Amino acid sequence: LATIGDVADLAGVSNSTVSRVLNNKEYVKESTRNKVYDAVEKLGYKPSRVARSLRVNSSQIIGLIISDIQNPFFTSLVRAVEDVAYANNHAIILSNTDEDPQREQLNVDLMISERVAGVIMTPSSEINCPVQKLLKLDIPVVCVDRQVTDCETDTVVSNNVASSFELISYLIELGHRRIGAVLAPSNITTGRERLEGYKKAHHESGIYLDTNLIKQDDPKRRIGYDLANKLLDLKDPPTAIFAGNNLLALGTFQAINERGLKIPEDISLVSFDNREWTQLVSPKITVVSQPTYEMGKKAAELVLSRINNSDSEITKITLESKLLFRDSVKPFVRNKEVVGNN
Amino acid sequence: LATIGDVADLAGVSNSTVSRVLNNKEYVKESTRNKVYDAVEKLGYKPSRVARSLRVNSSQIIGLIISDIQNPFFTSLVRAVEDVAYANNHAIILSNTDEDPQREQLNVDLMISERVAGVIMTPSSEINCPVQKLLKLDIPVVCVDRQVTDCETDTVVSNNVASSFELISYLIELGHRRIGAVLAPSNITTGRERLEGYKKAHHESGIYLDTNLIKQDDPKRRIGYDLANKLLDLKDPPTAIFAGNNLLALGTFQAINERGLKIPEDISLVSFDNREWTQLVSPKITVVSQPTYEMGKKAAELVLSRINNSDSEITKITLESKLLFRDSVKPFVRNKEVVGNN
DNA sequence: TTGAAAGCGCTAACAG
DNA sequence: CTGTTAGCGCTTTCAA
Repeated sequence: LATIGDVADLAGVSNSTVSRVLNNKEYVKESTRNKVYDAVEKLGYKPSRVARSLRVNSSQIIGLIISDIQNPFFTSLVRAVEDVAYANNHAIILSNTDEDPQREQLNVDLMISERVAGVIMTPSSEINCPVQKLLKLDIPVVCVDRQVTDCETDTVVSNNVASSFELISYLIELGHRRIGAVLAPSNITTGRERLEGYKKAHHESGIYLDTNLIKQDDPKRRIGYDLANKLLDLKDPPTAIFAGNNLLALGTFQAINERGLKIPEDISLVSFDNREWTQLVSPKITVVSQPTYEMGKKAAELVLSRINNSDSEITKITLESKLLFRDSVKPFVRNKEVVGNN
Repeated sequence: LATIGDVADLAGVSNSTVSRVLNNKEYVKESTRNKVYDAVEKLGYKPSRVARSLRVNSSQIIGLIISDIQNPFFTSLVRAVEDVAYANNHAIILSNTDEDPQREQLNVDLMISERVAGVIMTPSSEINCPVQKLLKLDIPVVCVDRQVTDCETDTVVSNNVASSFELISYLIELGHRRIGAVLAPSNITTGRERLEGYKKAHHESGIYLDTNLIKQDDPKRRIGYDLANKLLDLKDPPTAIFAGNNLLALGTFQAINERGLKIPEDISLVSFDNREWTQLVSPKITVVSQPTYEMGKKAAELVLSRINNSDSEITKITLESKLLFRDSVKPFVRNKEVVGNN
């Protein structure tokens, strides 16, 4: 594996000159420049990024810490980060936490050890998260999808409260009064905020909020299945269920189907995340479509700009989601009479 | 950010001693060891992997080059690689090629520049792929899902020919005689091998093989849609379609649905890859389920073992897939009479 | 059992 | 416009 010295020797110049032409620094005579390029070509020289990183005390790697790459929500986010990272000559180190704070901690330590230029992460909790540690070491961090409340950092989220509010208000307008909620826990931004929208919609419509209808736990498929079953087992079960993310929706969908309940005749279903399957099943599911690729893109741009200018102002970006009205909701009929105006 | 020297100073020992205890090398007095640990703790010292990498001339990073993380097939493969990498104290750099040889080349160069310890990749072509370059530089490579034919390297694949053969034979047994194929091109292992199984099934059943029924192009959803439409536009259209991977299946499924054709009454559908949606739609799709997680796991184990022992024998692992018989296939009725014995 | 010193490949003053 | 030199943080002989 050729080194910069090999190139220098072959080109008959010094290491610094090679370095200069390869980094487009200062003035180098045209002919010298060409000699260097020739040598680089001839040797198939690839600069060692690790040597460079050591010298300049920062790599060209962005750390990306997410909950689980197998969660489709993160998939396009990851792709977006990778796209802009590569366009800017950076690589990404990917790691999963499975919502486990300890694993998150280890991953953060890993990123520090690798001296990454910056980190993009979906914190597993709003407080006590290792974001602070990174910040203290002057490693730029941007939180995506979720925020942390106990320190200031760049953040990219979607407007969870508003979308959730809109979605639930829509159900209420259609006459639903008992709306079950299957959500992530409130120590995760998305769980807390989507619950907030849910509550707000009830409040503004003057509707009694039965807390038995609110179920929260880890946003995983199996959990969604269990929580939905609890809802369905209620003496006075909900006429509609709101699933807080795509995994929870999957579990909920399964629970409903296994009981032979028909959507939307027997029960309505709405959820967050416009995943493939939601438009492939019948009926198609009404969902909040989050701009996941866009979120990843913004996050990557943010972290890159902070890498280049560490003292710019803290930026919080909130992206708009879209409601996709499909076929999994039907007005709730009470006393053989349609209630609502939609 | 503390360095090894800071730790040494605080512990009152030399750099080398710190290095020794942190790497569990040779004998270090118990008391010294503890002093070092204390200092590490107190300073929150995280060894610089980049300095270490430079010194030992190899990082603890595994490069993972795939076609597209948004293709669900790769998602669990990536997760598996990450799981075993992390369990072995390695990180992964992820990059996508979109089946673009040029982007693949750039990604390989990147991995070289990062001096990764090894690379796991799904080559975009069976020949002329940059695997050789890596091998020449003594960087271990394992090919996964697809192989390269012009150089020797560790490989993990599933038994594509056999699975495809089995699947098509099943259709033939049920009376299907005109089976459309929507596949990846033959310069990709999976395209070539699945076509081979398709042909073999026809051959062994003595069935005429109409090449108009075979469509091959990039394994992308949009392409699957287009190819399926071409099949459906035929004067004598197929009674069943075989989609070569999950993306092609999605496009095919869409094309069929858009024409108002019913599966399996009007046309049968089978595909590779047991994706979520294939069991959520109705009818559920009959598929070949590949052990994707297992493939990633094996690949990661292979690359790690080669990193540790570069002169072990070349290993080719073929994993078994499973046929999942579901509801998207129905015997083909000819002249109002059921043909076949199933 | 420990320390001193060299050096991995690169960049960045500084000098010329 | 180009070369010399020092040093980033670590590991590894070699000596003690």
